[in-house]
Amino acid sequence: MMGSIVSLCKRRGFVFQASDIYGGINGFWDYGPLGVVLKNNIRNLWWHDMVECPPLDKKGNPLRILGLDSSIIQHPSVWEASGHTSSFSDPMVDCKATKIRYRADQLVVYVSKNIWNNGCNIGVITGEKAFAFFEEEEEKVVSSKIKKLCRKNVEDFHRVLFMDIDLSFYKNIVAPDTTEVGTLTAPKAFNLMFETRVGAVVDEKSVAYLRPETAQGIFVNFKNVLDSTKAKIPFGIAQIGKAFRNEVSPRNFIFRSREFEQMELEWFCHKGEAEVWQEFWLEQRLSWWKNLGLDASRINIRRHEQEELAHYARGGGGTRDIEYKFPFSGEGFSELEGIAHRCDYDLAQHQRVSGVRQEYADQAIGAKFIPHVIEPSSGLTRAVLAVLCNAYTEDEAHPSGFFMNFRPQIAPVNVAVLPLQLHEGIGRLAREIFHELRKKYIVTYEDKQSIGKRYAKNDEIGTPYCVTIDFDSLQNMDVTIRDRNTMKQERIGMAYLSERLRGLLW
RNA sequence: GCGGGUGUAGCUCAGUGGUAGAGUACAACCUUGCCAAGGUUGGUGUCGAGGGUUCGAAUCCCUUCGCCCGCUCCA
Repeated sequence: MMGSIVSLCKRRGFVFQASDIYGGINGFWDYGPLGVVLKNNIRNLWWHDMVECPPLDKKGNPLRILGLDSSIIQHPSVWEASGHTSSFSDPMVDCKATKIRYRADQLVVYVSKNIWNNGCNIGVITGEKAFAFFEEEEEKVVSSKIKKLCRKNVEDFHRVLFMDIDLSFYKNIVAPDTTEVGTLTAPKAFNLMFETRVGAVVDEKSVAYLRPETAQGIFVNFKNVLDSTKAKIPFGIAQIGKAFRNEVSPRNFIFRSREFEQMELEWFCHKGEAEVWQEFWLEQRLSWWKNLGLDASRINIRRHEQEELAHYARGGGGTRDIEYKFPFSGEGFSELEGIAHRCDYDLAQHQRVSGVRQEYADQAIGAKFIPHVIEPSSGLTRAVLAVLCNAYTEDEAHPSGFFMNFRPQIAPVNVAVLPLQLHEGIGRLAREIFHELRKKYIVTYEDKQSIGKRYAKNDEIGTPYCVTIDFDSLQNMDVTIRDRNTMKQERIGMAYLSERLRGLLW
């Protein structure tokens, strides 16, 4: 089924492989004529429901949420404060036997002097063993293991940094927690941030990063927004934008890509109210996803285990994921949105690193404090994929064998205007209707091919309604509206058409 | 990153060393007129890319890129 969706996306112009004519580039995707509209529609729905018309609080008053569009490239210190730079710049090696992962810069290797003095190439040929340990391992442990495994004294070995060992020699190395050689993988750099340079002069100071999440753009603007809007806690700042992660293995079509789009809200509140707000947002967001058209039966809520929580979420109310059952999810579900309690981690970090106070002065209680944050963070591009997967409906009654059951509000085409045949009078009337409707809806006009093929095509791209003009239309000034899902047609006077469509579409 | 599979027309795919194929789609015309209708004609290819073997490569070998599946990873 996933294959059918990917194929449909290419054939009809939803999603293309990026740089297709050059063989593609792994983890990047382009949105075609229909895809960009679908994505925009979903984005607009989120923005409308979160910023323009946010939910009501328990007293019935609208929440205050302010919009933001921050820069993709920020000062490098932003990522140091957030923890992105340090936690992901370390090369890691895996032990294939024990599945234990080591930081390559924390390992040392004992290499026989005989080999080391002649360059490791000799070792590669003779197969002589070397031994890796944590750099802080006790000497007793080192010498006894070496003695046990090759009956030599530790004095016969050079202590070498693992990072200085040539990759070709890895097959001779006994990993710290095994007695066999050759179980270590090549070091993998785990910095998921894309690096770039700012300015004409290339030196160490010019290094900058494409943002790996949009959230930090909100945190570093917390004071700006607060000062310029006089917002009072609790309030939120929302942002939609691109983020970039140099994923180890992009997978599953657009689900995990290296360039993607996030829709994030940072909700600032009192520490004591954080857990209540987290529950509130979980409910709100759940109903938003259902309103998007996703089947409730395919949605799941998952609470993160304590040990898998991100550094910023430990100690708070934890993180809840809203998950969706994609075709590739197997028995499980895959993440659409995380609703994390980030505590005061981010603002406190930025206050510490920048030296600029990030406190909120609450005059009601006469106290200054750094607010806690509830973050509903979802993937727009994942939303597109979920909508595509959820809409794909097989049905033999339809001429195409399936149809895309988009909610009419987010369908890339609202209405197709179809003259039944190439006839001057019908064509003229159909074009009049087309010109009238296109002022209000996303409308296409199609007069090529048989009517059956046009219906089939519109089923495939998920057009909810087809307006057909036939010979009777010329006399009665009426048209038929065909419902995509039921394929049933309703005859309606032209004068009521726009009104009727409004009722159907909104 | 590891293992397996795969890449041929816009799409779905056939093609095991000897002229590049089918269906569908597309364009034109005829016929028809409400759920992928029929007929005639026509255009369509860096056979993923690069290199090698060969008189000759879509086909065999090497390298590489993309995609799919399973691990791994996913602050």
